[in-house]
Amino acid sequence: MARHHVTSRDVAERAGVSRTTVSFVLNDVEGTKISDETRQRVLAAAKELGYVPHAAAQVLAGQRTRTIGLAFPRAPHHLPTHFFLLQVMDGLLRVVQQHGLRLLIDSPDDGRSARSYLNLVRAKRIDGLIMLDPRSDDRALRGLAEDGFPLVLIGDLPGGDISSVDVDNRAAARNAVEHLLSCGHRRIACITNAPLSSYTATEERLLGYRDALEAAGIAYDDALVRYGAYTPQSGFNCMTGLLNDVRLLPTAAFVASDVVAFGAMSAIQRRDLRVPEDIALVGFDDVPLARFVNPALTTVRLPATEQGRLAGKLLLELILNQLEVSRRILLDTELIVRASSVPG
Amino acid sequence: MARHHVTSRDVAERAGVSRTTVSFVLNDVEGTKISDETRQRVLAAAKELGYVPHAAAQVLAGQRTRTIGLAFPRAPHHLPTHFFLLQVMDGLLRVVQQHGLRLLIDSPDDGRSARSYLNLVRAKRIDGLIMLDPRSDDRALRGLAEDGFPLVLIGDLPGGDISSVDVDNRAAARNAVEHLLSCGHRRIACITNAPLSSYTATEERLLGYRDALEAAGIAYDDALVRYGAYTPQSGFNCMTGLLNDVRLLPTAAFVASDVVAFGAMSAIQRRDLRVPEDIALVGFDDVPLARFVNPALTTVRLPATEQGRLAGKLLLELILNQLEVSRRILLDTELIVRASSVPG
DNA sequence: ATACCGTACTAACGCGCGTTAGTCAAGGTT
DNA sequence: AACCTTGACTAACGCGCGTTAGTACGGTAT
Repeated sequence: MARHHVTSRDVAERAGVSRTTVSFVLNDVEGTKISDETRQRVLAAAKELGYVPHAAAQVLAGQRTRTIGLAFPRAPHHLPTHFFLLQVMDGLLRVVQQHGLRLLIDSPDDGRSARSYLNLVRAKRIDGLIMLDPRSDDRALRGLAEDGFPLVLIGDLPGGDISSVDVDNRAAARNAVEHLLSCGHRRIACITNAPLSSYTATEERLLGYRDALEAAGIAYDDALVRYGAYTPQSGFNCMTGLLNDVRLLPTAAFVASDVVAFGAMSAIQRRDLRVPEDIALVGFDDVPLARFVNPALTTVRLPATEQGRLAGKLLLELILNQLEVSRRILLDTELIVRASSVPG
Repeated sequence: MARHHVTSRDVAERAGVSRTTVSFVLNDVEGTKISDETRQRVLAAAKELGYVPHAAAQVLAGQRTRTIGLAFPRAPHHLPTHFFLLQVMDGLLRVVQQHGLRLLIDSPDDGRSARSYLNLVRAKRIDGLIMLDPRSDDRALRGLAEDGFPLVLIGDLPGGDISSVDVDNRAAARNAVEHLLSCGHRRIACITNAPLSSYTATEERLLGYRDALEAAGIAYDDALVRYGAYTPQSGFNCMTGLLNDVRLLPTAAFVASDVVAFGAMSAIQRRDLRVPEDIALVGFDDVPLARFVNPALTTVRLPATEQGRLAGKLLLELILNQLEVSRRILLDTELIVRASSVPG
């Protein structure tokens, strides 16, 4: 079977009409008069032949690609526990499928060449782009937006004027740390979700931590801050480092990522210390496993799926309505208190 | 900026040559004589204009799309904890990037219309397809393979003759249960990773469980088998069900998915029972968090990343070499014994 | 009988590219 | 002097589609 791709010409011949008519019928073109009988003939012929328009030809002939891109930086070892990506995809895929779109993934190494998404745009492969965790030093991204290319960020890029769906990381982190403070903790460590690179979220969460301390009149201590790197192992290592220095020994830790927090929790328990009695723990993200670990993890719930869904809808508006106004959506977070911060 | 897409004609004019020459130079076409001086002029012109070939036009004129598809069924609530997908993507993205390919995601609802991937193929949008967890009742998939369309499965489709990268689920499960038996357990429950649908892995793992029991001369008890559904919550519920019936009370459980096992573990601990002293637990997958939970989870390590990588390479061979022989790769699994099955 | 109009269709172009089948001049052979 | 080569290019076609600018024709209005 399937030797020769069935083209609209084949359909036309079979229906005894011109290719133009086939196109008019199949695309339901407004303002064209086609007799009902002819229309049925064309429809029947198309069905019988199993006609599927050649995507590339459709695109070339000056239509939309009906494809959107999802770009995310790929830091080493990040992907295998990238819950956030999964949840975003979950929300996004729903929108994409609903509108008959296709999703093209672009995930460059987190190196210099981190702009392969540009090629997608330049080669006209996608109608719009959703960018996860944009780098603040990404100039090309701002250029794209200025050129009016449909672009939605999940995360933030300060200073630009780009549509985005984000949360207030700083306030959320502050709130989480204030919870620990209200439990009476004074020596509170911080383990970040990632190295202080060019991603803003990490920095914002760290700032929120400092905000809370400052408001409580507690001096910021550099030695209590450790830099995780996406993985549980990194959290394990950071926490082990903290535990090794007895002078530091915190009574609580704010970990800016649940996945990293799982590692930290493990490190504590390996030392036969208890969570939360010896060290209380608060995470960030509320990944689906947070309530099932032992003890259940107190954390900041992020509306990840919703971010994906909204980013998709927003992008669609940008693509269709050509509305050049950029819209920034800020979603709410919620502190979910569980057993890792308050003793049962 | 960027008003008019820069075409090869623009490059040709700027370099003072024909479009054909531009194409020859940029594509390094064998067997064409282009003077080095001309070549440099073309290269310079292309660079200066920022020329990027129009993807759709290339596809239409040439043959390759330089895009491959990744399809996976999307069961409700599965995606947010779909570690396996992430790891497969991790491996696959590496290959894809290395070869300058693009990845198109297709994830239909797990309903009847689960064959939207067919449209990708028919519309000539992809050169090849990788299918995660194929449904055994998917006739179209076999049809594709028979037509010689490059197709690689991750998971298995019995009876067909399709290239695949898989593990021996049955043997792995049996091995896991034998480990519990060797620890002296006789009443061993089983919680599956998913409902007994049309996915073979679930069934295989259940068969492995039965194999082990049978070999040990233990009668199979239907009441000890519960059906999870991808999520930790489902594991929690299944285990709660087991614990509620005192007559059943197992001393160990084989859970055919780490994620589900996390939920089961949580259910046990909520009852103030201990793992492994009261109930020993073995999972399946060795997700990156398995060693960081409390207690660390004994589990079957799956080479998920490697499956993704190999599937990519295999697909590439099918696309390039046109080798019509289908290859089935079976990778090894490994039982990783941790604290959830053997008391520290 | 002529002009006019709406209905039902179609010829032909262009999207941007890869590629085949050339052209043309310069030098080499018999 | 007539006939190949060979090197360096180019004209032109076709990929499959959407779409613009028509054509043909039966039926009214003048």
